[in-house]
Amino acid sequence: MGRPIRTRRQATLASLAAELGVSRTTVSNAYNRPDQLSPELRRRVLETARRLGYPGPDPVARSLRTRKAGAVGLLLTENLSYAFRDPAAVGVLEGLALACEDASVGLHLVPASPGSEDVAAVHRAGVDGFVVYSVPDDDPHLAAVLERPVPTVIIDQPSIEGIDRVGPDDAAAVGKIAEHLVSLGHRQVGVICMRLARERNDDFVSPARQSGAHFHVQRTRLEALAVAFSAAGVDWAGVPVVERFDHTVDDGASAARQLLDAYPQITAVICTSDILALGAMAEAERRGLRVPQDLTVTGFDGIAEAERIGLTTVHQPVLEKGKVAGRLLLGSAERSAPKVITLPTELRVGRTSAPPRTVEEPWFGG
Amino acid sequence: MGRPIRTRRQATLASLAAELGVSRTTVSNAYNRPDQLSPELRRRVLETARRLGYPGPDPVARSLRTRKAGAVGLLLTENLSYAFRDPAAVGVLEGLALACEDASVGLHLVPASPGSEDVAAVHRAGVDGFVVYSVPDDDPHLAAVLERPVPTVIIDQPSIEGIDRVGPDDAAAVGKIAEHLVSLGHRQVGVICMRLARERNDDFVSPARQSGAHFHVQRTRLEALAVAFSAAGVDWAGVPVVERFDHTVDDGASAARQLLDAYPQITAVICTSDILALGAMAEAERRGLRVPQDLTVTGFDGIAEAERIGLTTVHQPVLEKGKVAGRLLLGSAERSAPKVITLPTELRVGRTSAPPRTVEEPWFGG
DNA sequence: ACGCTAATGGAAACCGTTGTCAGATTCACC
DNA sequence: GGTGAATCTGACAACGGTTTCCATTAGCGT
Repeated sequence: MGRPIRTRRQATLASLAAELGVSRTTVSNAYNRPDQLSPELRRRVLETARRLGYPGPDPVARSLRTRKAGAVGLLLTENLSYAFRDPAAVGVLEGLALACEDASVGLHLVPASPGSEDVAAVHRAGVDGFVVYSVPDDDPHLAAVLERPVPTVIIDQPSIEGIDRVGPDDAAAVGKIAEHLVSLGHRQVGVICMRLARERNDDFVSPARQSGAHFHVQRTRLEALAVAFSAAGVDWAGVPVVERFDHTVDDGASAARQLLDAYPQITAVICTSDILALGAMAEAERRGLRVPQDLTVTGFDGIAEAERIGLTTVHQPVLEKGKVAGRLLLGSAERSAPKVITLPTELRVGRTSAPPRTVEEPWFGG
Repeated sequence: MGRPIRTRRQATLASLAAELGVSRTTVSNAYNRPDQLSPELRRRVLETARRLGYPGPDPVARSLRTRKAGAVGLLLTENLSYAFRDPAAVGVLEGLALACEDASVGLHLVPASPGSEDVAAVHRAGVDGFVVYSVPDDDPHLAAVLERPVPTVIIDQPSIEGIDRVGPDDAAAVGKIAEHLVSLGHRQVGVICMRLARERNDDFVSPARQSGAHFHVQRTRLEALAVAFSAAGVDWAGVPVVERFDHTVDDGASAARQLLDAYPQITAVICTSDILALGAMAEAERRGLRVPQDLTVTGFDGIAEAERIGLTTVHQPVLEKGKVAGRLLLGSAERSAPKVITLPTELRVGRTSAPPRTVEEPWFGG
């Protein structure tokens, strides 16, 4: 349709060589191995290139031959834009970007919508390796990545035998939260967690769904809570857990509403992320509940906004997580044994946790 | 060094064809044109592929042949990680990511450090087009991008003849701010702006540097301010402008300090971004200046945090900016004439602007 | 002059696919 | 059994480079 914009065939290394009356090798060397030809000839090649509008060796052809794409792929099964919404995700991305920058390597964001089974994008990505960030263990995109003959590093989840992984010690981290709450005297608690499977369930979570969760991190956190509270004499089966598919402040709020509507006696809401916790705080305010006097709220991640408002949470070094993952991937050439790196976490007690409003049975151990 | 991890040669389309006793074409068709061969044969091909661990056609080789990389490059001359620090930049990125997602195309972040002259990364990027976000007009990476024979869209700056561009009408937008301040009665103003050139200058800006700024957007904004205030009878040459190379809240604060230390009589600080304005607010508080009673502060961009604290600013649709740029690039096949898209802006008067503390000459026009 | 070494440029194979086009096979049907 | 249509298949030429291995030439000491 219409007249073609570029009528002239694009210049190529071969055409340039022909124009100059030298071999392709020589032109190639002019770009890649300046020491292999005389400065004079090199100058002439480069100048002719400029004159002909030759932009240098085609990156794709070069990649094919050298078997180096100069990029790492990032797979996160979420709308790509989500990665920019969640501060924790942004931190990971930033860290990863830093690592890539250091290595002069591009970062290729793979478009993979959560619902879609279309893994073509994974196959199409010309990359030297993949970083997979927080996907369910049954994700088809992940399967496609693992088929590719390139190194892979997984951040957070899932945990797969033989594949490098970097993430916090979720069980220990959540344990700190649980311990904190137990020692404050909380026995009537509720939980708000992120999605547990690829199918949406914005509702209470059955025990089966809990233990069969496809998101390793969420499952681990719930299990750790179960262990800790059971140890404190709480019947975990009686603890309500509300799930939200989308990870937004609003969803945190609606989850808190659902939770508190059904279980008004709850004294502490444990959220598996700060974002959800911020929502829970908002809902508490809406109900006229004072935090922490009437209700304790805890989060997870330690994002900036949480810190600002003094949320009790577990901080994990998200930037570091991305950076370490990138380094691990880019330096994976000389390793052979798969590596699992566990990052430190830190309980940050803020202004959103306190003893329950009605201390039924003080636990001063004597 | 050490024994090779994969001793077996990777399976290829050819080896798969050999194994099956069919031609390469047939195998290729099995992947790309299912209608070209019998379902039975196709099944057999795919199954053998699985058995041999063939991950499907090599993306790089395919790209070379089809001349489609399935990715768009993003160039921003900043530490890549910067893009994740500035909410306005994140918005643009998110919009761009959305557009890419819609088109099932990857987003390739090109590593280009601001100081570096090394444009190899641009040459190495296997992409079908570039989006360039806010770089100086003399950036070598930009020059490298323009040499590449692929479509390019520039966001914000610079403005280059013949290249698609999307951005706000900076002059008009800044005009609204200026008009607002003038009508409030401000005549003694100071300006804090972002970097004007690739060389660092964390100091006051000379008129020459102002008019010779290599960042089109900043230059336009300063010029618009000059025009507006001159029209109001203010001698622009006497208006102090402080520049900061890095775009952080802290730099905004230090700039405000420098400005107010030297010109304590100033009644309004005009910042060319919200981030800088947030810093100015912090500095005002540190000095015990009440905003807006003692000092008016304005920003630019309309980021969420600014909105939250009621900053007077000009809002521009950053997400839209990225999305439009992406669509423009991905749909650029059928166009021929270069396009320039101007996005709407909106003055948002908040709680940080008010008449000057000492109204020297009320301007009630009568 | 002569042989040796180092510098320089070239020929050809290869990287893994896709696309075109012509030939082969199958099939239904007269 | 012949015929044309429909369906598959295979040979071959790109795609645009890089790299290994040689051939040639030039420089140099004696």
